[in-house]
Amino acid sequence: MDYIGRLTAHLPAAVRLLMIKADGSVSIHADDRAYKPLNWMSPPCRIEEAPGVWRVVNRAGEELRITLEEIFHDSTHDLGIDPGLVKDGVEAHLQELLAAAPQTLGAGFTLIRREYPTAIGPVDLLCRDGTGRTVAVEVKRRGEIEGVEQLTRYLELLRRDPLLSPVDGILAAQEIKPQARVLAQDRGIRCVVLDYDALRGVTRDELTLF
Amino acid sequence: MDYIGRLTAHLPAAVRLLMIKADGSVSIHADDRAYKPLNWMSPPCRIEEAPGVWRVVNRAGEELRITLEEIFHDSTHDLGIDPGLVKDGVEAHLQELLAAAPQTLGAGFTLIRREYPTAIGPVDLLCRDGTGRTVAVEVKRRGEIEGVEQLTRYLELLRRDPLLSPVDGILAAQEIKPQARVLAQDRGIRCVVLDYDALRGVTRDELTLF
DNA sequence: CTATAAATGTCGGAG
DNA sequence: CTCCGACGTTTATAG
Repeated sequence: MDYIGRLTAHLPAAVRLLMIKADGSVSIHADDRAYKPLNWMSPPCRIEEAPGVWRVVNRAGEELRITLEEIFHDSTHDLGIDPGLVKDGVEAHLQELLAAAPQTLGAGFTLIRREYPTAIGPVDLLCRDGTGRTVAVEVKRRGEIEGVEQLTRYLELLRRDPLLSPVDGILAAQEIKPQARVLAQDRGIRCVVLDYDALRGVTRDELTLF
Repeated sequence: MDYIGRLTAHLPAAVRLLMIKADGSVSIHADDRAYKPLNWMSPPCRIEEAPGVWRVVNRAGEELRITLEEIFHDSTHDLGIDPGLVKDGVEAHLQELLAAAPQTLGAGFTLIRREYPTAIGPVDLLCRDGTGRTVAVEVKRRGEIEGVEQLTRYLELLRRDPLLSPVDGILAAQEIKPQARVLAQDRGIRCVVLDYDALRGVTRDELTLF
């Protein structure tokens, strides 16, 4: 196998699994590396078949060349359209739930807006606390150093706006890593640990009230 | 299929491809999404097989539960140990090329050293510009905000060294994202877009001269 | 289509 | 083992 594209890669001959999907993608698997193939071509792409040689190319001109020495097994199956995956507990859900129940962050908290825009990207939640101070909230599934850095950048920008300044910061996550907590404390950023199930319950109760 | 772990996910019944590798990993593929499975469990993990139900668990307590309704095809093959992949042309290459042709960054630029060590890690390139000022260069294939942050940390440290200070910063990448450019400008960091092929050409010419 | 941030990211290397 | 950065990141989403 040879790949010539964003990098060049070569794979010596060996017994491997080739998977060709209905979306046109091709992947070449060894018996390890979990689900990641040794090499692949993502759709949209096109397979040119010649005897013993496959050439897989995409629009960007990247190319996968596969030489078939021996076929031990070949099997084709119609899988149909997949009903799809339902995920729960990702960051977007947390943000929604928190936007619906900002008082989780502190007494008297109200939402100014979700995805408050700045020059370097949107702040997850912009709130006002019980005393009227502006609070920028970064929501994460897992609070790590990168989340603190992100919030720090937003705060720096937001604080330049005299209509918002002063601005406090909150990192809200289901789990906050010790290092992130230390860095946050050092920068005067408050950490709030979220309980997803409780939050979902609170929000449901809120909605049920009306 | 049900996954309970870092998130929860549910997959209704459908025809799918299950791949079980020698490393113990399990992946469940639909007929699209290139090489990424709908769900998976990475090694190390353990499969508990009961009639029609597989339970795949890992050490962290994450769990994949698979219900088998009907088996259309089942096939096992010994792939042996893979000779492995040879890659060429990734980011390390860019750094090499730039180290060989520092004038790409500006007239009169010379290299002090590659991988210049600091307390928080090595700076990709440390140079001197035409006027003798020190310049720290962060090399990336794609220049994003994280690259600007990384360089900012290095600059802060380097500027404390009276032998080096003052120190300028350059983010050099084949492609620089708009947001990264905004943040870099805000911090007085210069952005340089690299042309890989041209750089390779320049370096080849340089080498040919001697 | 581009730009951007999330991801069960994965993967490899250094400490 | 954890931390950290690269990845042909891939993927989904908003503009």
